[in-house]
Amino acid sequence: MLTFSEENHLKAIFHLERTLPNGVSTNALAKEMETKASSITDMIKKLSEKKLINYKKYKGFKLSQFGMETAIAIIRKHRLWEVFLVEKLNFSWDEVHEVAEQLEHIKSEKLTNKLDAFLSYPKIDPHGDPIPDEDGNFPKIAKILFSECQVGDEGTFIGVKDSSPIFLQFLDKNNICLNAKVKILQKEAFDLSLKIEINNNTIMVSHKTASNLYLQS
Amino acid sequence: MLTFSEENHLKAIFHLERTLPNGVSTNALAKEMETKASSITDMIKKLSEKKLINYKKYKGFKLSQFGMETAIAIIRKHRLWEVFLVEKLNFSWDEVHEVAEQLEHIKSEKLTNKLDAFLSYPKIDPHGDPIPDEDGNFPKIAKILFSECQVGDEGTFIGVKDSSPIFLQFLDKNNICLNAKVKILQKEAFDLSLKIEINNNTIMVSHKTASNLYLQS
DNA sequence: ATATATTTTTAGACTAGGCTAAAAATAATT
DNA sequence: AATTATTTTTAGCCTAGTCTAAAAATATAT
Ligand SMILES: [Mn+2]
Ligand SMILES: [Mn+2]
Ligand SMILES: [Mn+2]
Ligand SMILES: [Mn+2]
Repeated sequence: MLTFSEENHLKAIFHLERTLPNGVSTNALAKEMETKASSITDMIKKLSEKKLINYKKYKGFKLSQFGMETAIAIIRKHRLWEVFLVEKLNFSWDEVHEVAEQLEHIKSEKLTNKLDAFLSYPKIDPHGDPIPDEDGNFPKIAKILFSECQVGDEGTFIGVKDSSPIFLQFLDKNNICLNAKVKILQKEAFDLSLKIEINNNTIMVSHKTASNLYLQS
Repeated sequence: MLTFSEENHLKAIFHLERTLPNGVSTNALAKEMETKASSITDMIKKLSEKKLINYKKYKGFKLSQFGMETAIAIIRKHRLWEVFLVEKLNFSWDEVHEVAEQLEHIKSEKLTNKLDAFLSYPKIDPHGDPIPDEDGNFPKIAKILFSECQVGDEGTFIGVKDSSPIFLQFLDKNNICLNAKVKILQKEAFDLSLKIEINNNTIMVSHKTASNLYLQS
């Protein structure tokens, strides 16, 4: 049985591996977990002992198959609970992450799968992230950041990179909502800000904002 | 912010105070928590430090007003989640307690109150126990154990004292279900077993069983 | 190739929450 | 009232998970 801390570390390694496919470093994980490198070394030893990661001293680490399955199961729970909170309890998309951080650690496969059924097997969570099924499978959704788009690109706003309440509330305030139709009209060379058309409104978004919004073309 | 362990101790003290209204002893709580008296002394000091209980060395302890409110809030969450699991996710009444033991520690007042609303403000949980409202109020339901009844007594089976899976499954097997109409037909002097009529069936129940079933007359 | 900088690990400390064994306080019996 | 039994607390040890500071390994730059 894994502790909350072990589960949180696994999840963080999973997310880091997407940008660091050749292995995660102690410092990278320390930064992600907002903790110290020495604490990571200790935890990494525990996870390695439990066969959740492959680790060679000084050489970084990677999730094992077992660790990968475990991490995906936690992410599945996190995202299902987020859907529950939004769809059934009328939470807004900026309120759910914090609560889901707690709910993702509830240990009951039966609960997870019954919740999945109760929600009619949702495929994406309130932030556009894919929800793994019971077997851990989920599609890799093709998407690029607004900030990487070319002028003229069109598509649908289908997800956020940052899902902090402050960013999500900012999007709400600017009527930038999931599944909106988007067209990149102009890119300012000076500050990389974008002029976009979104749901027939024309607005400016900063580079920082653009680099946290995903477009599916 | 309380730890799981602190919350579990508070809950146990709350339940013990039902039968020990003049204060709970270290040993009584150790037995209830299936731990050692020395561990209880340590925990009691922490809870006292946090003003959750009133404690004088060697003299036992009692929940403070604040401790009482905190314990009731946890019990409210436990019972609401049990209702959710049965009503919405089709768990059976013997499966919910273990999962609710985890869910009761989720910290979000908003979640608790939205869940309450989603469930249409249920008054009792799947085992017949009353659910405190947002302000911590709940009715004291008048009920007596079958084992304390007299021959001829009639009423409704409205709750269980023991809610362990093994006991609940035993009740299921014998078609003893909540809200059944009951009449005490006979009491055997030898072993205190009862002959009862329940939903128009006549069955025998042992003293042990009878002392875990509540009747409302 | 050597010196310097960076990263990673180790060593030792601290807190929370358990434990056992012994001491101290209280309760029960003679 | 004194002795014995029980209950409660203390003292000291353990593990998990964090920290700081120092040592060791690796990477970078002369
Ligand atoms: Mn989230
Ligand atoms: Mn999400
Ligand atoms: Mn229960
Ligand atoms: Mn219950």
